[in-house]
Amino acid sequence: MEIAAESAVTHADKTFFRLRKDIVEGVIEAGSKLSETELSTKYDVSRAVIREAINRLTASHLVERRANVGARVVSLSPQGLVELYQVREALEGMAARLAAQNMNQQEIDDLQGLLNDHFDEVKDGQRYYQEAGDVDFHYRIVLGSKNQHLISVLIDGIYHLVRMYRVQFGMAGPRVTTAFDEHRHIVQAIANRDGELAEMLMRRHILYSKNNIERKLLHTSPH
Amino acid sequence: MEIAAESAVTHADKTFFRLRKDIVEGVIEAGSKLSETELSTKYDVSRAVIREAINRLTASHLVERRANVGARVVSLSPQGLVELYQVREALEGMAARLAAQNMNQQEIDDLQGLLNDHFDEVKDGQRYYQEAGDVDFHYRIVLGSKNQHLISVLIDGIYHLVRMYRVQFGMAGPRVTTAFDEHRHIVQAIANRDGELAEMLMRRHILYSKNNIERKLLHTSPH
DNA sequence: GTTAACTAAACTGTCGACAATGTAGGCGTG
DNA sequence: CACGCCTACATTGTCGACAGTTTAGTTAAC
Repeated sequence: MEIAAESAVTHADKTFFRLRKDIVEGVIEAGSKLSETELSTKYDVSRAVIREAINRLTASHLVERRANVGARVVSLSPQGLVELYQVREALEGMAARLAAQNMNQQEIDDLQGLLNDHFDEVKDGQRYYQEAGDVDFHYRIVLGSKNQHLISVLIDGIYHLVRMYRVQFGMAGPRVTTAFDEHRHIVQAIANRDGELAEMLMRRHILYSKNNIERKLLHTSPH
Repeated sequence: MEIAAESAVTHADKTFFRLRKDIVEGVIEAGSKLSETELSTKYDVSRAVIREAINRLTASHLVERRANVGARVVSLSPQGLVELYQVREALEGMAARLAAQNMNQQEIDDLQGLLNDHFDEVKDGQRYYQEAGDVDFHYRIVLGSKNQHLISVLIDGIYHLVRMYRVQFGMAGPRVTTAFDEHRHIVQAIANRDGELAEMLMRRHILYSKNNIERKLLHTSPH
């Protein structure tokens, strides 16, 4: 699932990844306080390591920190989700535009291949698609932009928050076949080297996805 | 110049701001190594404080770090500048769109007022405009988006890098009156609550600005 | 009973020392 | 002379202890 297996060489790295996982998956509750001493005993490392991990989480917008008070896991809210998707729309739209310029033929072919695999899955009625497949698709386009800023802001930052919303608000649902068609059109535009269209389609795709999630939010109790 | 004077309560805060200033303004050379021990004696704080400051700079993309090796100030390159402006275009375009939705009448009036002040300056032929005025204009629109992610990514991150490029490649130059007209049109679109147009105009504005800077880069030796 | 000042506990911020890792220079070998 | 190994040094990573700040609880005054 991870494109390039993130290699954790230092203790702070490992602790950062563990903490992030626990936060994204809700093992550590959204909005809860992160006590440095408590975590340091729990993960069996010194407070300095915990502090560094927390600082990195703060940079990813998964944690908020106040001087002399402490760090809390961010709280999730419909408002926050909307804002997140607005940023996603802007950045991934640009990523699609740049991908149409900068992906080489091999990468485009691979993307087509990925799509075909998805098609088989959708045909077989597998639910599996949504999570891993969707993530993979978006990753490739972002990486295809070849824009280092775009890549790091999305992959190191925003995507983890998106996944946190998905997991904790329990989105798995449908929109599978619809989303598949949207993906197909985006790849088509990229293959045609039409950046303008690719951006437009990607923005629509994310907008629809947002609306879909929002709709669910109103039907399930946001808790 | 700073919208809200950033209040540094802790030593790490102050050191972070001092370091950031020195990096952006080139006092610490782009691409140079940041030695923890050296900085800790120079700024007269412990290494722990320096480490925290460096970590935050890493989050702002002003510094790059490799485990067990150390941190370096980022290197500036035409390529990097282009990528930066692509991200800016996407994010500030979205900011303008949202500002048209979310700014209240008072904020729009103030923005108009700011523009009038600029007009007087431009009329008097002041060069002053470009730096402070331009920054102020863009800040207000970003803040007007009321989108917390957008605000922090741009203001805490990207803008400092932009300024670093401006300072170190020595951009001061013209484009004053032209840019002024572009600003005027953007405000007009926001006042009309036309988010679509505001986004388009902002994107053009930034694109022109990028082209202008790129043109200069080819004429001055980038060193 | 309510408010305010004080006190103590718990937590974060900072420090100096030690451990682990990377780096450069010298040495020997082919 | 070139290459690789080994040693000594410099730098980053990690730790435990202390200092400073916030917070909650208690007491006293009105």
